[in-house]
Amino acid sequence: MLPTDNFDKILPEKQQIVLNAALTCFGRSGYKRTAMSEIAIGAGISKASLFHYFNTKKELFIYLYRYACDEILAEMVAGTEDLIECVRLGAQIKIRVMKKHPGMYDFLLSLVTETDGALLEELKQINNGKVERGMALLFCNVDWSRFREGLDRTTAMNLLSWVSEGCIKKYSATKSWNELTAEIDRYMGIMKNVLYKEAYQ
Amino acid sequence: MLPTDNFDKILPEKQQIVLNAALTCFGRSGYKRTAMSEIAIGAGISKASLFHYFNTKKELFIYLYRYACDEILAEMVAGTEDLIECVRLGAQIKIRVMKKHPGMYDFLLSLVTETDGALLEELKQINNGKVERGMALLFCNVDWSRFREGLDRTTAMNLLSWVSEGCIKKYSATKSWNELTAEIDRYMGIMKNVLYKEAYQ
DNA sequence: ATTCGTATTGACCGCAGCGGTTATTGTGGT
DNA sequence: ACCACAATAACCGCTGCGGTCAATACGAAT
Repeated sequence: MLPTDNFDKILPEKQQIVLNAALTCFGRSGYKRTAMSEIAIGAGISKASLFHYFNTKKELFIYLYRYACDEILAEMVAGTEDLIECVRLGAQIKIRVMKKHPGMYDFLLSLVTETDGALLEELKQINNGKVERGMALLFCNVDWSRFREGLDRTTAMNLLSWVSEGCIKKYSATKSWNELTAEIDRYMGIMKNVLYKEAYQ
Repeated sequence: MLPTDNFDKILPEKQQIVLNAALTCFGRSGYKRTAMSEIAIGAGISKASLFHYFNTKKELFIYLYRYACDEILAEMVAGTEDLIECVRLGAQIKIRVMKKHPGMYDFLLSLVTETDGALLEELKQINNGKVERGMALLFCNVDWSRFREGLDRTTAMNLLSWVSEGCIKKYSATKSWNELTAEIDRYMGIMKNVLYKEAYQ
């Protein structure tokens, strides 16, 4: 019997509920500080059921990570020559992921501050740089000569990602995704004036 | 005997060490999830000493909040007509506070996600809107007509605060405050081109 | 050197809440 | 009526918490 055999057998809708509850809890509090009972309550099942699906807490966490990487990679696309377009694409990817899995984005972000060394080692073996390579794909075609004189790549990238992230953070609580998409487009339009030479605006 | 009589009597330098350790821990993990032993280790004292200074965990937390509000209010100044100048001023206030108390900023930020209702009630009574009024003071003189046509107040304010926050977050880990100040000035200069009418650049 | 007041702490306590188990109880198919 | 299995309430040993206290370390006064 495979480790997560019991989980694979239950209804897909229920799987999503459990996964989303787990992503939310782990994303909010990290690995150690999240209690299995908390996840169970969030998913509307008993703690015993949760342990029936996943034999240990660590097994669930690893499963989540593998799942999250797969979902993100499935959304990845190649970027264009237009950096602002790429940032917008990146934001849309995040939005699609958040629509399906509220909490997955925070879950992945929380890994940055994860302190359990042994756990991180296991995660590294699973991902093996795949997501990073996917991200690079988004920005590999950018034509950096479109920027105004004196504006270096790092500065431009920082500005765009801060604005994009700020926008997402502001709207992700409301979950009105269409509004968020429109707002990002609007803000990116403004940034285009600041960053690009007139010929490319 | 006053609640924090024992703490008031120790050397000010030691006070700062204890306060900074407590701010850092509470800011990172929130009220409930922070252990008094963790703070004690961070301050290089025994847990028993910490309980000698502050009778209970809650008493320490309340003391910290009162202290943080006082420190922030002491730094507050009135703003000018120039919004970008005001944002820069605000950033400088934050930097001064962070220089003296690494962790105080995160401590205050963490209150947003605090869940203990009874605790929040007590805090509200202490602050009583004083900090909010101080913040309003920073922006009460802004001349909003300096912005380009079609750029509303909220959009401008969002852009500037996202950039300012992004910059602070990026550099606050390094603690090279002079560099951070220079970077904020640089980014604000760029934003001036985007947001202001040419006459005000 | 001895005393004494106090700052400091190691060791401890009762308890809450954790990860994980198990015996029991539904429940749908035949 | 039976069975196979999904689901859970109740439980277990243990860790780590907030908080206590008796013992110690230490500086000042004599």
